[in-house]
Formats: sequence, structure tokens, C-alpha cells
Amino acid sequence: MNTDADNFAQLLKNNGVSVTTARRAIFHTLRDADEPLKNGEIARRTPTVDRASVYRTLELFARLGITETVMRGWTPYTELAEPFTPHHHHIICENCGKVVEIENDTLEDVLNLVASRYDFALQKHVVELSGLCADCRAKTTRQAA
Amino acid sequence: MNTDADNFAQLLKNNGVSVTTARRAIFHTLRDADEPLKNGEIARRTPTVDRASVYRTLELFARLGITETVMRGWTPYTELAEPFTPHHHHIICENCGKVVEIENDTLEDVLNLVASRYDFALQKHVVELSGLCADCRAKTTRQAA
DNA sequence: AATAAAATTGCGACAACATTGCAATTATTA
DNA sequence: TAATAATTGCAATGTTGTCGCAATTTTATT
Repeated sequence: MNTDADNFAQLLKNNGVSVTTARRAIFHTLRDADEPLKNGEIARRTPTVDRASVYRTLELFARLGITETVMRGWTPYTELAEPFTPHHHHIICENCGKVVEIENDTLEDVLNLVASRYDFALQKHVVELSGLCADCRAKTTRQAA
Repeated sequence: MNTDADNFAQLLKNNGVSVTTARRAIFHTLRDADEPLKNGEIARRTPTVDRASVYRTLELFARLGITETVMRGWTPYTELAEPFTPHHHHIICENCGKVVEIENDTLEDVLNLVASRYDFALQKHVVELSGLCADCRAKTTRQAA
């Protein structure tokens, strides 16, 4: 078991970069959080590693596809990508901030369809949806009327 | 004519905030660029307005839905939203950086469908697709084989 | 297991980006 | 056009991200 950590190490080796304690530490921070974090926050939660190294590592992770970036408000958040976390998207309530993970094959299919229509081979995609959740919609409607 | 600027002024008034030269200047910067800009870049391109005011204004614009934010790489970019710019998405080639605007109703429909399935009333969405364009795919394939 | 070579890290200094309080200015209202 | 309210600029400060280089750690080799 502990397959994730192993896959992670393997992935680094396959790409000809070293498997270091710093990289493991940052990977674990991401793993433990299991939700998107600001880059600064990742640095803060990994005090054993220097800020500069954190950023360099994060850049590496992104390049190797270990992490992905999502937008929340105006700030970019980083989270582990596909092999280490199930593929999903978020939908955020603009009023209460509730975040729900969504998984939907139709959505994926349509994205690929659209891409191919423009003669692109889709590699990555970011989908961020936001609106009003049922609860807030009820409240808002009440006071709006 | 000059409807856009009028709509803009109207929108501010409707929301009970002042129509100021600073706000007009920033609006024009966005308008002239007609592509997403980093917030810092917006400040740089609007030297008549103090940086602090630019950020405060940008925050206001976002709140009023005048602007939207898209992610490119790790940095958030701001661009004018719906009423002032036609609704569209981008697909970016990871190799040559080519950016193509896409417009597709099916995509929109699916997004709404998905949202409603989670009991959300969709208000905004960000969709960023990236992959390989036809040209680059041809080249890449050649050398990969 | 020991060592040489290569890769990565931490450090310190720095640059860019963003935020805050407050006095001066500008827009709005009557 | 004067009074009031909103917004701006300024200046100081915090935060985030970057860079070069010497010290350390990892990896490859024996």
C-alpha cells in the first residue's frame, strides 16, 4: 500500500528529477489538505521547506502534471491532479461560499467534442461554475420579492 | 453610439456608486485591451490612476459583474464581462500558445444542466481548455514517432 | 558502503504585487 | 452652487514571488 507516495516517487524518477525530502513534504501537504490551497498557504504549511524551494517545487509539480490550478475568486489555488486525486470539478455558491464537487461524464464529453470541432486535441481543462445553491436561492428569493 | 460607455455609466448609477474619471479610465483600459490582463498590468496601463484605486476599482467591477476573471497558467487575468464583450471561451495550444475563441451552445447547455443537477442556479462559469492545435499535433507526432 | 558528480536546497537580498488609513479631492444632491 | 457623501491619491507597510550562489542532499558508480 501507500501506493500514492510510490507512484509519486516513480513519476519523479521517470522524469529524471530527484526524489527529495522537500518534494515529499510538499506532496504530503497537498495530500493532507485534500482541498485546493493557495501557494502561499502551501509554503506556510510546509515550514520545513524554504519558501523559494516551495515555489520552485510547485512549478515543477505543475510542469509534470502532479498538480493543477483552479481559480477561486481572484486567487489561484493548487491541488493534486488526476493520478492522485479523483477527477472532479467544483461548483461554488456565490452567496454562502459552499463548495460542492461535481463529477459528470456528459460535461467531459462535450468538452472533448468542442475541442475537436476546433481541431484541438484536448489535454487539460478547467471548469469553474458558480451560482446560488438551493438554500441561498430560497432566502434571496424571499427578500427580493 | 458609444453605447458601451453609456451602459457602463448607467450600471454604476443603478448600483448607487459614482461615475468617476478613474473608473472610466480603467474601463477604457480594459476595453482597449480586448483581451484578459493581469491586474498589475491594468494598473500599469492606467498611469493616471493610483495603484490602490485601481485595485479597489477592480474589486468593485468584479462585484458588479462588470469584469470576470480567467486563469492562464498560474495568474488570474481580468477582462470585461458579458454586457461589454461577447460571451466566449478560449482554447489554448499548449505548444505554440495559439489562442482560439470558441462559442458553443451545447457547452452552455450542459453547464446549466450539470448545475441544476446539483441544485444550483448557475450565474457564472469559467471554462478554459488547452491542448494541441492541428499544426502542433502534426509536428509533435512526427518527432514522437 | 564510500565517494565523486549532479541536482536541489536554503539563505539573504530584492522586486513586484497588493492593502490600509487618512487627508485632500471630486462627484452627487438639493 | 453650496453642502454632503463618495472616491481618490498618497505614503507607509505587508505579502508574495524571484534570483544567484554556496552548502547540502541525492544519485550514480565502483
